[in-house]
Amino acid sequence: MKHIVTNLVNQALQTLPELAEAAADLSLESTVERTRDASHGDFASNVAMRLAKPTRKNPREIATSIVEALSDNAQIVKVEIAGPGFINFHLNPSAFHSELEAILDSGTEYGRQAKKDAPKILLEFISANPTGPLHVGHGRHAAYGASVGNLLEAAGFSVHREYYVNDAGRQMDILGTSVWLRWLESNGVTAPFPTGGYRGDYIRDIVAEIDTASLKAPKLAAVLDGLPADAPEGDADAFIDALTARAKELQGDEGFDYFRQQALESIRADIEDDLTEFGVVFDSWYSEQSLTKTKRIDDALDVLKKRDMLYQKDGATWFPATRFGDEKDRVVVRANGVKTYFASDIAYHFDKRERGFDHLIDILGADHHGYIERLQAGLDAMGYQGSDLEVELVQFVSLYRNGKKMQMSTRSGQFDTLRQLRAEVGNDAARFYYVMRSNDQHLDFDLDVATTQSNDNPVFYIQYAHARIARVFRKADESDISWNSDNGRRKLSMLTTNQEKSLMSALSRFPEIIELAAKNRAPQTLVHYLRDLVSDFHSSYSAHKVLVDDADLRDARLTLYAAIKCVIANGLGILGVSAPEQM
RNA sequence: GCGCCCGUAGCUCAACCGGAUAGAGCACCGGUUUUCUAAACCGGUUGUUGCAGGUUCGAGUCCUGCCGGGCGCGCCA
Repeated sequence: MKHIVTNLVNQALQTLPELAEAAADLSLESTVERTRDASHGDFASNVAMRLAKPTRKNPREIATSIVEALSDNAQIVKVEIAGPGFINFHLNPSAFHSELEAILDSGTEYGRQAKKDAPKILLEFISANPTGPLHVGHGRHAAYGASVGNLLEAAGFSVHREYYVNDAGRQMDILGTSVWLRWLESNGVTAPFPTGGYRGDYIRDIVAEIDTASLKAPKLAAVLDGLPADAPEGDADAFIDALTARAKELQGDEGFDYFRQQALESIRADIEDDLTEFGVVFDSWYSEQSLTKTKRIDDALDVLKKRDMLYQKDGATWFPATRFGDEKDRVVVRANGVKTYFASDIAYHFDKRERGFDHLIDILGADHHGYIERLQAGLDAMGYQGSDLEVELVQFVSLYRNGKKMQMSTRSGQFDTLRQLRAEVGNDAARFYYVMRSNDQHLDFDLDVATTQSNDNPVFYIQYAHARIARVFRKADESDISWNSDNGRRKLSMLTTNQEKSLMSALSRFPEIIELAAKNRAPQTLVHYLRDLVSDFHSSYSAHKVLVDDADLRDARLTLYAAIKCVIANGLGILGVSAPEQM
């Protein structure tokens, strides 16, 4: 709807060469906004003020010449200049009526932009290590990533959702060792459990799942003989690494791999199930192990080498990240020959671009912010652009129960899992609460509020509006006064109350909200919009009965309600929240 | 010490590449239902946007310094 005004202003500018020239590097789209105050009309443009400086003219004079150059348009009833030089546009009510019809005609497609060919976006999120179930912090990444993905798609972009499975490296060995130790226990070989191991109950569950019939447990002495001390006397890392070496020795590399891979796949599958239940679905699960197997890390390092982007120092291989603005150079191959995590990540992000994705979005925990520059440096060095990679940081989640902050730690087993949270507050409330706050704000997730079924709980407030409208339509059917949609469309000019006008304006804004929220990767913009829309609805509902005797007015109001219901459902859909027909 | 993020009403948070009088919800007080779901609505109270400067027609938003909170600064992942 905004384009009506934008186009009009643009046409006017074209007839004013001097202004058009000054406005050339100005995005006209950004000069037109919804007004905050209804007395200022429906849309306002600040273009005259923006052009004041480059043209060295008085903003009100510029505004006057633009207004005089505006062509007549049936959809605009009044244009006025206000304040320091705003141009305010009052739209013809028929423009809003047309928009209502567009909502009903488009249905679930309303608010969605036409598909764009480019850029193709790769959206990577969560990517939690497969060392245990997802906890509530990952839940925020899941809800945020999924909503941003939906928003981008609604805005017309092609989005590929990917989960990077960190299934290589030391953490996986520790996982394998943890499972191995629990398996020994189940065979009566009880070694002290290492401080650095994964001690959650799910490790025992994995042992119960896997087939170990053909395996023979070693003696306790063979397991413990000659190991260094564990913390607190000794070093926890050294101890668990020694234990891992011992496990490989006693079970053979293949035997140990069996424990590790079984554990890994069991946990990965559990994470996928958990996310599927949460409505978060990925297009691909990308294995870090596969990067090594297919030599893509070596290939990436070769590319760097050919481009003269590697050097040797102190026995290690370094990447000169400082040449691309990073604060220090980074090791890619350690002196002991082992490639670093950073080497995999360079290869992984290189591979993303090689697979044909133009724009890469990584959703990472706030503790990874120091990592952004080196990843971008990697892309630059590989012949792409650092700016191809965009990183959205998600701040931490604190869980509150009975007003008390809860502690979370995967390693200690004292965590609260996403699954537990979903069971307690439900998927809808969880999806909604996770994205209610800006991703760069810390989130206090209050379990007591999320489980409250009252107006304290905004997710219920919005869902209730949808159910309320559904109820009105059911009531109409029961009372034999079913909605005549064609008649309703013809009688929309009967919608004249302040609440109805406000609702029509809010509904017409939905596509703009989608676009804005997608651009800013900000689902909370949509959350606030829905809350405002629904507040207007509840207000109107209380003030004016819908199922009135006057069939024309009734049909007109039902037409408005059908449009509201549609927009609520579309908006909630993007957030991954259900829109119930009854509650 | 260096770097990044944050600081808005009593609380939790909004505020569309800088725009008109900084907005919601909660909390608190009072009211509304023989009528489509009261999980709702209506009315009332709330600000030195952490502090101090600067940029300009205009700053919560941009710049500088300071204060406070979070996170990061490995040949860990």
